[in-house]
Amino acid sequence: MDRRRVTINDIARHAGVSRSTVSLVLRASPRIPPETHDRVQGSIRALGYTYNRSAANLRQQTSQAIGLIINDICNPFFAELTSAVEEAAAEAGFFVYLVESAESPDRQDRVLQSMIEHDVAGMIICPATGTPGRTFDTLHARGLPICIAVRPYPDPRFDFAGPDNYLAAQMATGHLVGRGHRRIAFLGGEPTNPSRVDRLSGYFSALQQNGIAFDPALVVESRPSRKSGIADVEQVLRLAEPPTAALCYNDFVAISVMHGLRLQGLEPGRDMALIGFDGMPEAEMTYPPLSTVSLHARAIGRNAADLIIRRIGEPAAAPARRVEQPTLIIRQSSGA
Amino acid sequence: MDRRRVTINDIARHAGVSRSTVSLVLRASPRIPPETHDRVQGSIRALGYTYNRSAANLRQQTSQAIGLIINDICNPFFAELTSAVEEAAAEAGFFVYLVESAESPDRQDRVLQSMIEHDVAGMIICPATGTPGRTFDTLHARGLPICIAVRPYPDPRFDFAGPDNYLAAQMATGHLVGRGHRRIAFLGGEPTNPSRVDRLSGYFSALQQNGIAFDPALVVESRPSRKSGIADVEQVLRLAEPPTAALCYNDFVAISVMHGLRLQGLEPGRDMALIGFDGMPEAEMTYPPLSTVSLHARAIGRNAADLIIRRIGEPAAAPARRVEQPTLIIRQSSGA
DNA sequence: CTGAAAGCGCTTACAG
DNA sequence: CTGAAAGCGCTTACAG
Repeated sequence: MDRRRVTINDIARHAGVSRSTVSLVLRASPRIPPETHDRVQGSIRALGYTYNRSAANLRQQTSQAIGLIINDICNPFFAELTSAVEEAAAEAGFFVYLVESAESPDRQDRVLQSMIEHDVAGMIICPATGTPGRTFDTLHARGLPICIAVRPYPDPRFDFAGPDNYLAAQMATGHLVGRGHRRIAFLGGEPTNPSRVDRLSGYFSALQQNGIAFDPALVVESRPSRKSGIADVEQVLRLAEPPTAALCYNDFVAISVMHGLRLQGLEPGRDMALIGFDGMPEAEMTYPPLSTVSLHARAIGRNAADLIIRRIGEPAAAPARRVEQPTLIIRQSSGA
Repeated sequence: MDRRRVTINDIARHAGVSRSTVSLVLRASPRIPPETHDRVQGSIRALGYTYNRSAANLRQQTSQAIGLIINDICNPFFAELTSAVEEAAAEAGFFVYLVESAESPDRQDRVLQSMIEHDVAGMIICPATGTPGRTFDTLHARGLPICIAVRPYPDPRFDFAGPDNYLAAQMATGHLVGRGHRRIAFLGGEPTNPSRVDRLSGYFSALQQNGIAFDPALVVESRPSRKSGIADVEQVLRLAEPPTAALCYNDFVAISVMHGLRLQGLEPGRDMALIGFDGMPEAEMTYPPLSTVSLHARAIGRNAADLIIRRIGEPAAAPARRVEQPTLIIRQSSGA
């Protein structure tokens, strides 16, 4: 930075008016006559002035920043969610600080602190797995607008935007049962992950409704990744009576389960019916194309943005929950 | 926000010292004796004070914000890059404003303006396709630290971090030639995209080196997406003498080319050898697994972050270029 | 219609 | 070692 920043003082001097007048011109006040307006605008162009919104924010006690804390931007589900949040925020004149928590509650704490220091107007948080119940208490006490997203979080004080995991799992399980499967595995996900807890409940309930006994050997736990499904299927394939179908914790896992099946000489879709969760776009392009329950990541992102923007404008509004209904997408992997 | 923010004034009053002293305590000045320090820290805890970094930034004329402008966060290449930028920034005490330009130079202009208003310390820009040459001139004149990333941008005034597209395409083409192919298509990408221009040059040069005549009918242009490859292959399959192999503009395109081949009753890998660019993680899990040239998105992101952080600290340093060397990853899709 | 003054929350010479 | 004062770039009553 060679020369110092051009400020309204410079504009005022150049245009021969006071700082107040420049400020009023910037804010397009009707109290300013056209000639003054044009003269000041001319000086602004002549000097190459750029508004310093941070200074204005300090004075006005406002902020246009929305913090977004997600676990993993490289998961296409979160990428889509982020994109939708960013879009909705931009439309409303906000912009987003993006940070990854990498599922670490510690990192999440540090990030939270940093966001407050940087004076965000509010934040959207996808809680890291293992987030203690009181983590957001001081934020709430301070009146900071917060919207919990994606991960179910049993605290009615906060706005929430997420999918209906329970229903999603019921739909997926029901679909597989409808295709004649009785031994249906549930592959992947960490036991403490609340999304998984809900999906597992939906799975149980659908089994029960259909009079199918639950077999714990068919439920495999693992940290979900782009490869974890390989070991997940392998485990269940070793059973005396292996499953003929599987719900996978998410599409990520499902895609690697396909890979794992092939490593065992089996053909996904034919030798084992597969369905994932999330509805990420790449699921359409796998071979065979992957059945999935779309959770509508973009819609959830937009809901979260809408909720936080509303709360920033109306801090005392009653907390709202926006639960997005899932959609079953049947493709070849479940034998369509 | 019920009560107003707790400030250093409140701390000063509570601890019975002046604002200056509180400030010195916050910045851990050695001039403050332990007793005073502890007393002030006690008040900070008692009142639940949070540092207002925006105010400090205004006073100190600094900023910890790095703007990152990318085209599409839902492209896993950019997701990985973003993740790496965010990580490197956090390590150095910066945080990132993320914005998508969606390949629109207009939107990019608006975003640029907004980032300056919000007083970013510097920015990393993946220029939207079609960005006019003078877009960054005023930013540069103003001395704003800028790092151009990913897309080659022929302006030696700026720091640059990106892949070696030319070499990547040479490697990919050479590999296919080595496997006996003579009719090799180049599928997808927009003609004005500078990354594609470089990849095409590498492809030409490798053909030439191997004494293979260039056939323009084998080069297909299209806006790359998760589905665009379907139409791309279809077009080239209609030729009297169709290709036996294809370079795909990126992995996205390659995956949909696989899909397109199957729609024509052909088997990817066997009936047409395929290789992509980017090296995105999902390429390993396709069927057949996709050969690709890894451009090392994470490394590029980290390079970009390092460069911008260096420039923020040292505005007058000579512009640097960090060109990451690509890696050929051979899998079944090219007949390994 | 326009200007002088105070203040947002902080830091930083400068006194004492 | 600690306090009073000025100032970062802006906005906003309040005069005139």
